[in-house]
Amino acid sequence: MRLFAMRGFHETSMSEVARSAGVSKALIFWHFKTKEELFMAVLNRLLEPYFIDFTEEAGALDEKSQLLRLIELYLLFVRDNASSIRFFVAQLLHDEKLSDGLTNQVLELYEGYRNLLVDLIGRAQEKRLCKNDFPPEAAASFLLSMLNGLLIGFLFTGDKGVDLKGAVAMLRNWLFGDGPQHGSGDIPPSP
Amino acid sequence: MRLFAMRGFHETSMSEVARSAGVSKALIFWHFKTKEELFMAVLNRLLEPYFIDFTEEAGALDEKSQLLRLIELYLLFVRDNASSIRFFVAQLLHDEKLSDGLTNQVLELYEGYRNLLVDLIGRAQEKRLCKNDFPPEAAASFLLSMLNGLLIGFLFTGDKGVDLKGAVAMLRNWLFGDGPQHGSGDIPPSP
DNA sequence: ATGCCTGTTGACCGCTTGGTTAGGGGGCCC
DNA sequence: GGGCCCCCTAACCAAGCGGTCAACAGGCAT
Repeated sequence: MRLFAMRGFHETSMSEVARSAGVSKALIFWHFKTKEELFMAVLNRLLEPYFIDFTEEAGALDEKSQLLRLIELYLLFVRDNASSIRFFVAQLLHDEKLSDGLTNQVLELYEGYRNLLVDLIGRAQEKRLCKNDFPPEAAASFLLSMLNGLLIGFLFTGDKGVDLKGAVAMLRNWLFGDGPQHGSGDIPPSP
Repeated sequence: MRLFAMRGFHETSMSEVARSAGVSKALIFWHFKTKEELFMAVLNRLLEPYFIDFTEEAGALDEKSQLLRLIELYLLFVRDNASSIRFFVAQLLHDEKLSDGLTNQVLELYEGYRNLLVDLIGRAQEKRLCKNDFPPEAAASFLLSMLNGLLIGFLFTGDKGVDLKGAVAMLRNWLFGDGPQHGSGDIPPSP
């Protein structure tokens, strides 16, 4: 996992993997038929932390708080998993063929998150918790594009180059018409 | 250029390049000392169309129109150069070492575009052409993040998966408070 | 004609690659 | 204790890699 994630598929040789794992190359080929098969296994293991369920902790919050929490979760996850995300994005963009299984899983994650947003925004609009002048699907897509844009910022310039608090504030303003926020709402520092 | 852009640095062999170019491998090594040197040359050539100057055509437009035009140019460029952008993004994310020269050029482009935005938004705010409740730097970053998010959408789902008109409409609403637009303003189809 | 410089080539080199193979050690069942 | 199956290894393989080299063709100045 370490080698593949650091250097990618083609730049990582099986001899390196074997040496780094302290076993013989032949052993790896006993457990995995081909290099590709090992790589797929690595992809799946690396993808595991991406499957978290939001519903358990959404509990008693109102829609506005849930939306804000969802945004916060996204950004926290991006910040704390930047290197793995970087690897996955590069992999998806570069090696279409080698990662078609991955593509589906990522798309699934993406759609799940998007549906959560559409649903929440729709319910929030019904309760007049947020501005009502756009269809929930469009608003969710817009919000998600914004989050992806911040992700790109993270990947290219690191957490210093992105004004998280500013961006979140502007998102709040756009979604709820909130003015400058007071207290809480901050993104906690890395663990 | 074709091979490197399609398959990347490590997956493209010099023998392939030679065969595909109809010359001998030795000739390539006479013109370029190493594979890396050839690759750098390719990167620079591929990057050329990215340097366009906006000032010449900005001419007589007011700030609001210039902003909209700048957004349109960005999105048109992304749509029409998706495959090359895909290559560059993958390259930058994946091969930090091999593309440090590239990183600087891209950062330069990015900063240039960003400064244009900051400047235009600032001037538009002075003239009360757009909503005034955020500092120009923050607004420009927000806008740029949004555009990068749309870029990601393009790269992953193609132009079908992105609601360009919807996104532009929401950007207009956010920047200028515009309601639904009428006529023009559309993104023209690919050439 | 001679010599030189720029391009161009096929053959070649050492090395690494993904993958194979023959075989060995040890636990476990009969 | 004998066979069997699961792990595991050193040695090996053909193929392909980035890169080199000696040779050579042709234009051009002397």
